[in-house]
Amino acid sequence: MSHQTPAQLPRGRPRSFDMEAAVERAMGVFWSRGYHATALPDLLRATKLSRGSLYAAFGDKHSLFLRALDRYIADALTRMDIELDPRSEPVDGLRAYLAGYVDRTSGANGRRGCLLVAAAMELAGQDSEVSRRIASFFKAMEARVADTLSRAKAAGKLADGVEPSSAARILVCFVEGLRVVGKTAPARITSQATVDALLDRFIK
Amino acid sequence: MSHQTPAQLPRGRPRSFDMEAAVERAMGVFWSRGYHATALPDLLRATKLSRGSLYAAFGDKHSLFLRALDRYIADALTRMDIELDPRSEPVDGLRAYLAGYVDRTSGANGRRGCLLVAAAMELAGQDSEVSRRIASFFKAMEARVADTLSRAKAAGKLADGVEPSSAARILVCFVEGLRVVGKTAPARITSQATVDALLDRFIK
DNA sequence: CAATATATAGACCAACTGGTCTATAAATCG
DNA sequence: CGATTTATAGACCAGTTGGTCTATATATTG
Repeated sequence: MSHQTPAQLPRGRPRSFDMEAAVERAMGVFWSRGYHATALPDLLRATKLSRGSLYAAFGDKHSLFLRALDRYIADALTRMDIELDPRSEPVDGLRAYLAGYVDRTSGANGRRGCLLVAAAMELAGQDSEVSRRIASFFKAMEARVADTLSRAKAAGKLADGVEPSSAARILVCFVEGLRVVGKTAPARITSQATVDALLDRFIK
Repeated sequence: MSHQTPAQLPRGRPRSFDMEAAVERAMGVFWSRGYHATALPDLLRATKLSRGSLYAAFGDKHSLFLRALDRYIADALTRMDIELDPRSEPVDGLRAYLAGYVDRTSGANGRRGCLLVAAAMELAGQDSEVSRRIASFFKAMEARVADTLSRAKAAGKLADGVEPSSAARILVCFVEGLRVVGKTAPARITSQATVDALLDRFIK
């Protein structure tokens, strides 16, 4: 097209704060406290924005939450694309993927929980915007895992009778369940052993 | 001891409502809406109690929530004790147990979610009373599943190399993950197929 | 410079929060 | 009966909620 940049620069004082950094800070608050338990002053403190700036930039609490959730999801998918990179060994990828969950569900990380799972439980029932995003994330995660399992199967690394698509659904449920259990029982050794035992059932 | 019943009957007007029924109704509200999103008027409407009666009987919102959570947990354990009854076939028991989760994570049931998982994600990080109850529930569930798996193993019904205790942890994570995914993707056929595929890896 | 746009702090708002209290009716007892 | 206890409806409370608005400073443009 003819003009990628706006035809003329905006007139007045330019925005002087980093919107993405603000979303990231807000994400951190929602992540630690949940949606309803997060009050405006918490967000103002974390983002270091005034009420006016926050509302001008993001609209309202709910919109800001959606941006935080989108950011959280994008980060998760980016991470998976690295762990499950098609150019490396699929079984190594799966191990890395599961090791990440062991890490995120152990100790303090485990107690902090998962913004996405918390949003699913707290909001998905009543909030279709949230619901859509979560459903699409699970689909995307499942697709990546299924693809990796297919590559493992082609390489003869899967146990007999393992079907990539249903195994992928099993793994997705398992890791999300790890996040739930990790909220109150975040013992690293146990999680790691459980993950190893699970993988043992699927990998030759 | 000498006196199981109070030495003398109370003097005045007796309590005229059923406290357990009130707890159950309150449980229903917390279950559908979560803790923070449940307001006092919601609880008054559901229990059909006046503010005064509710506070006299239960203390405050948080105490009532704990009673509702206790009730929810007791129901779940009772159900498991039936499904995994030691007098019946362990493999049948496991199938019944998992079938129950398929049911509870499908369609409208799935969208409603799980009071316990919601409480874990919303409150466990900040509320030690809630946290204790949830941790102890997961332990109790895992013990029952592990016991059933041990019986299955003794009967030669487990696949080679399956160890009951780690397999029980896998199953617990899996079913809790089903509850999370079921919030937004509550397709019965899929859940059932996933459960079947999982059991296939563990049962001979 | 004037015009424009954005930043800030904080006053302000109606609505709602969980929780207490009062007044009064009803149900049980000796 | 009178004493006691619990029920109810609803007034009342201080604190918080998400959200708007005003006043003012500041940074950019032509």
